[in-house]
Order: sequence, then structure tokens, then C-alpha cells
Amino acid sequence: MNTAIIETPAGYSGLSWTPVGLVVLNLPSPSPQDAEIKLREAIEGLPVKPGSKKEIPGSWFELSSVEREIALYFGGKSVDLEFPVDWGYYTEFQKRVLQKVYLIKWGQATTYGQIAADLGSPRGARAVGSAVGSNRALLIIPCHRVIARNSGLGGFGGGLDWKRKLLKLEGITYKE
DNA sequence: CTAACTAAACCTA
DNA sequence: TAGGTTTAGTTAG
Repeated sequence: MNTAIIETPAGYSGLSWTPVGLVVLNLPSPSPQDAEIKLREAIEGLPVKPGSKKEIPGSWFELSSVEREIALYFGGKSVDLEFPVDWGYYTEFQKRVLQKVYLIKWGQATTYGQIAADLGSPRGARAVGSAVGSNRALLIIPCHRVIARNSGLGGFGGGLDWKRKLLKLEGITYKE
């Protein structure tokens, strides 16, 4: 498990990855030290033996390109942040949900219920909510673009203030 | 296996 | 808008 701390316009972010793809990308913290603590906590919380299978040979990962894209993102640019994700750390259901979320483009939004319907469980919105909450690769898996259909904007692991900030950055509106 | 959790949605008034 | 009901998957015991 590789780890690094990168600098972004919004602070310092910790990330970790395997030869398969990204595992963790945290939201920026004010200091590198804070970012490191958050990263360590995120890694400790990972399920034990990951089911990572097919490894992509060669190095897909260039820290500098991640750093550059994240910087563009916080600068308000419409970037896709399409980096590979190591899905081996999620349960089957979480993976199905998060892979849907992964496809949501910059500036777009969907609802928990819509994802549930896409997965064939039209009434599974609540289960989708708990699965989305397991996302560890923030921004890369844009779970902030998933909002509640009727009341409110749902929740967010990194705090609702962050969610509002990210949605505003992308010009996404929601009911409040 | 059950029961108590959810980052939801729906129904009624 | 507010409150209660329904709902599906995860997690703890």
C-alpha cells in the first residue's frame, strides 16, 4: 500500500493506492500533519485481506498528475478526475453503488433513489445511502454529487459543509 | 440469525 | 412543512 501527501489549493490531502488503483483520497486538511493523521486512520479502517485481483502492469499512477488535476478541480475547472480505483476494498453492494457514482460527471447530480432504481431496487435508496457513505476515494468517486430527492441534501462523511462547498464549486443546486 | 443501525423516499394532512 | 411509515443492505451480538 503506497501513500503520499499532496498539496492542493485547499490544503493537504492524503492518498493511498495499490498497483490496481486508488484506495484512499481524503479531503484537504490545513496541515500536512493533519492530512497524515487522517490518512493513517483511513487505512487502519480498511477491511483486512483486500480482494484485489487483476493488477495493471506498469505504473498507471503519477503523483504529479493527480496533484495537477486536483489543483485544477479546486480552481473551479471542469475536470473529470478519472483515475483508476482499487475496488477490492468494498463489499459487492458497495462496489455496485460506487461504480455508478464513479460515472457521474462534473457538474451533474443524481439522487440516492435514482441509483437504487438503476440497480434494480427502486426502494433501496436508504441502503444506497449507507453504501455511498463507505466511499474512501473522495472526489475520484464523486459521492458529493449524490443528494436526497425531496428534503435536504443527504449526508457526507467529511462534513456537510464540505459537501455544500463542493456542490457550489460545481454549480450544482439542491433543495435545502 | 436477529435486531439495530442508516448519507432516503413516500404518504398524509 | 412536519411527522410517521416503509424499505434494503450492513453491522454487531
